[in-house]
Amino acid sequence: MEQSLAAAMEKGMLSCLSDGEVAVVIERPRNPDHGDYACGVSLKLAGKAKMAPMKIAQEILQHSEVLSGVAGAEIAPPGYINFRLQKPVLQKVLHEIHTQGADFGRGTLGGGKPAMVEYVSANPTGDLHIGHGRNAVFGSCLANLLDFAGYDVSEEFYVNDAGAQVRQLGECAFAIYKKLHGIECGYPSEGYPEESIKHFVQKVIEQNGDQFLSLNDSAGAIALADLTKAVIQQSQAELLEKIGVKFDRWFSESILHKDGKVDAALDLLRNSSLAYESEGALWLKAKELGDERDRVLVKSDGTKTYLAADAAYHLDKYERGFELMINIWGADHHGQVPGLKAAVQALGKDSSKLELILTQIVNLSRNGQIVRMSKRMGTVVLLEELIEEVGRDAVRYYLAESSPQNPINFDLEIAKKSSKENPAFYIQYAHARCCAILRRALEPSINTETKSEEPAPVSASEWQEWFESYKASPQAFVEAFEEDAEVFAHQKKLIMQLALLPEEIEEAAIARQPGRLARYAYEVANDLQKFYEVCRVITDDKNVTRARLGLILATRQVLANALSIIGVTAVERM
RNA sequence: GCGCCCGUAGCUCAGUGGAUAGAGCAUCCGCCUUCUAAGCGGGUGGUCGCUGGUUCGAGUCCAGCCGGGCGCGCCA
Repeated sequence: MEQSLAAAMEKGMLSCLSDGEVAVVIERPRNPDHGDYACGVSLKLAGKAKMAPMKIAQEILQHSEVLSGVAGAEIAPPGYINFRLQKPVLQKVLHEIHTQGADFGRGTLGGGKPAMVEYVSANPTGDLHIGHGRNAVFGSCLANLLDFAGYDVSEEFYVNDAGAQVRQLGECAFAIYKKLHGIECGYPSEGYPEESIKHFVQKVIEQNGDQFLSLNDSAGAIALADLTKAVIQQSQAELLEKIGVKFDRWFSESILHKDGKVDAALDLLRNSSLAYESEGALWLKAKELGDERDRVLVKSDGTKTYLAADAAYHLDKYERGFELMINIWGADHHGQVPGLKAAVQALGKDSSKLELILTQIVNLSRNGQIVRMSKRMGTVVLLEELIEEVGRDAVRYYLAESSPQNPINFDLEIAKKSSKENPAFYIQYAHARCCAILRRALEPSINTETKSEEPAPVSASEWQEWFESYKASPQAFVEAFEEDAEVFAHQKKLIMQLALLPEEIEEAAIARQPGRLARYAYEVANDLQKFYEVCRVITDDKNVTRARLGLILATRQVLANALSIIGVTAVERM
């Protein structure tokens, strides 16, 4: 609809002004007095054409053809062209939703291009906290969104399982291992807090017993490093699955080293004239490529930096053919962005295919007190605790809803509430309400006065026919529309909202903001509630009931599709 | 000091250079014999951090301030 309106406007514009430089935008006015769709292109043209916007609007309208489905177009100050739609357009929307079902909203923006979202990528040295949770939810929502928008999406977790961190993990783990077996020993002074990894070492003992006790410290640390790392990774994966986050691949940094891919990338850089030796180290000329200063790739002791491995990892991504790569990082890593971009460029790759999205902190409030998360302060809130306290759906909703560049204030008390105050609940309630109406239509009921069983308003065979009719033709919905102006206004608002899903998905995908779908779902839920208040679905008139049930089912479908992107369960009953 | 992010109602936040800046919560007033009142309607509440600039038009773009967060290693 919007596209055909835009085309008509453009044609009208070109025929009278011959100016194709201004993009025609069709908007949806908030105020119902301004019609169903509006076009403000005259305002944009006023400056160039040196004409009054009102006059331009008139010219455009005169030169554009009348579209089917449009009941009328009028000009309103300061120069908008407002359109009113005919009822059949609404019927068509419902028909379309029913024919496309779970695919309603899917778009072709991505054109099937391979895209990769890399996120979480937490070190295998401890439990995931709420910050990882934010990245996990955001990343998985973005992946779902890009998939809906037509990309061929892969999701990857980069495991930093090489180098100093894992060595240190091994040292700490072996010390705890000995302690748990009653052997007195020292603990690495700069190590991870004992409490943060003790439960993992216990698991290692459950699986392997005391067989490593005879090893010396360095051999023990090596043995424990691998085992503990595996246990931690396993626990991270299980926890992430609890909130619906599943990766196509856990990409191991150590395998990158083992396969010689880091050395290969370093060789490329060495030969690229964008790297140089100085003070016994190998440097990347990052400053020439937009960074604040140059960066070390190989330290003077011969070991490779994190950046060297990351460069190799990203080279590998490019070689796998991804045309869009999005990394989700915590904002505390933003200083590394220019370095990685520089490395990618130095490797001869198009760095515009690599996007970095930085997520801000999550603040938790509990009993009115803001709990700041900080490893040093020892007030880290674990993702597991959060999921346990408020539930998977609330966690997903609250971490999905916000834009990444804004900090999140996660109120535990609100997230647990069963009321409109809690949007996660409210949306699910709307979906459940749709399901409830359908159940009511198909199930026999008990009359409270006579205690006798009354037959279901709609029989199973009838329902089968109706369900087919929704997909067969827009005609099935003709009777949905009440003559009553107030009821019709609510129906229309709801249907116009449902029709927005495809556009909402495309815009959210372009902006890389899956959170918009959360807000959109809330709007749909709100419009459903308002419609529900003024209009009965199940009536004595079969044709009316059939048409309105179709509207309810379409609403349920749209809610379910939007919820599937943000990964919140579409519950049938509450 | 330099770099990045943020500043919109009492609170939590939306807001693609365009119509009277919007929601929810809180607060106040209404609405249950009918499919879920776990809900719906209405009222109160704004110098869009400040000052300039660009523009026919700025919450939105630019510059400078103020306030908050984060980062500035041959750590990862």
